[in-house]
Amino acid sequence: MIGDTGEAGVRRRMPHARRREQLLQVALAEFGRRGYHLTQMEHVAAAARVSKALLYQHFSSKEELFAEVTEAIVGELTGRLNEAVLAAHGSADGIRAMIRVLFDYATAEPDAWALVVRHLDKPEVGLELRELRDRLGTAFADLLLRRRRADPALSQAALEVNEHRARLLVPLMYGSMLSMVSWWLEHPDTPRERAEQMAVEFIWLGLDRLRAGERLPRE
Amino acid sequence: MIGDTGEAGVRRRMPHARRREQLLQVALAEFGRRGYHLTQMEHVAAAARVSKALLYQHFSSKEELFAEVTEAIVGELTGRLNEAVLAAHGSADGIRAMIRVLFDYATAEPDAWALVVRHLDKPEVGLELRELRDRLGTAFADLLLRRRRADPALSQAALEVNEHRARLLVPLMYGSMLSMVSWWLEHPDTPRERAEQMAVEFIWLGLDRLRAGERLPRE
DNA sequence: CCGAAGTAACTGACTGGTCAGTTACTCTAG
DNA sequence: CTAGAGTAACTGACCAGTCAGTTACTTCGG
Repeated sequence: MIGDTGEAGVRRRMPHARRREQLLQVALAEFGRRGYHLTQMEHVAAAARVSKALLYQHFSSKEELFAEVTEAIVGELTGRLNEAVLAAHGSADGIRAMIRVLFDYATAEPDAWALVVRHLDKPEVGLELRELRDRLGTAFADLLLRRRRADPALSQAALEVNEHRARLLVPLMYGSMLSMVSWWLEHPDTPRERAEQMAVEFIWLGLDRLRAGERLPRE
Repeated sequence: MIGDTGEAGVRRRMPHARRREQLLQVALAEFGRRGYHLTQMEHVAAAARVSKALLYQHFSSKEELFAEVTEAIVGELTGRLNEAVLAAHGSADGIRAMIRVLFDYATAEPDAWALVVRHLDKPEVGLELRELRDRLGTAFADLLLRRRRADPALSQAALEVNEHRARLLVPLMYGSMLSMVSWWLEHPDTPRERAEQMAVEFIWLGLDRLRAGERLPRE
């Protein structure tokens, strides 16, 4: 009870760095819930139990605040994905690992996830969140190609054809994963295990068969 | 100089209905390019070479205008998709048809397409564009299940298991299709034929193998 | 055919509210 | 007692929505 805590034991005065962290956290939640345009600096300040002016002592503009928030998310998520892919043994393994990372993240950080899917395709907010999409795309492509690049039996030309095909596969994998996670969040009655498994199988099978050169049969 | 044409022979005064159509068209373009929040009524009016006040004689609010625009898009697109699916013979055929519709639409109506992908996951604008996603989902599920529903050899129980699996497949198909179209729009050097074909094969193969009960092999 | 009366399309200039960003100040921990 | 954490109150720009009036077109009595 002694010291700088207000009622309910909430710390009122904080050192600069700690306050900054708290503000970022609160801003993430607000942006995630309402989206960029409907979130006012006032909202962020109020949610942090702080005045708007103080917020401006930490971040020079709304855009900067948003950029900082998204940067943290992008860094975190791509980091986890890369890690997962690197630890994986085969490509089925890699796919499962990536999907698991996405489900984990969406579950643990729903606001961050909402922010990501909401703003992924909007050029409007200065700092590009589309970057995330591209970085994810790169991670996917790497995963697809790692084994083949290491294969000495493949000629340079064959490898290039493969790269091109792989690049076309990226948006397909990418889109279906994100879409599945979003769908599952809105259908919590479906066991996560099933949703995850379905995604892994769908993507892996489509992928593997294509890699094997299988083609569409005429019906 | 005489009559109701301005310079360059552009008709200035129009009958109510025609003006309304023009305004909707212009609004679609503006919303598609800038997104809802960054589009001002002023912009729409200016693009139509008309005063803001006139715009308000046709649409009572910004939200209403937006709702009317999206409704038209949703109607058009779902109509085309249903038509395509109904005309298809098998499910591979149906998938190809749907993908073709999406590519056609995105090519022919880039602004409408931009509007759709941009606002698909935003609860913020009163009238739900998410409805489109759901309607599309329904169309997909129907496509997947049509044949099986008609199969008298399947028991009711087996059918229900299938329905459940099919519902899980919808977001996967849906997400990969939309994602592929968006990707292709940003990579115009890739021949549309290739992008389309890749999507068809990826989706159909994943689908077909799952239907056949194939499982993930251990690597 | 003509012109005045009527009407629908249209506009410029305004208002009220909102919100990013600022200023000038107070308070307290160390 | 002071630096820096904090705030209340303010400003200026912007923008959805309105209103009082103007202009182009139609109609109809003569």
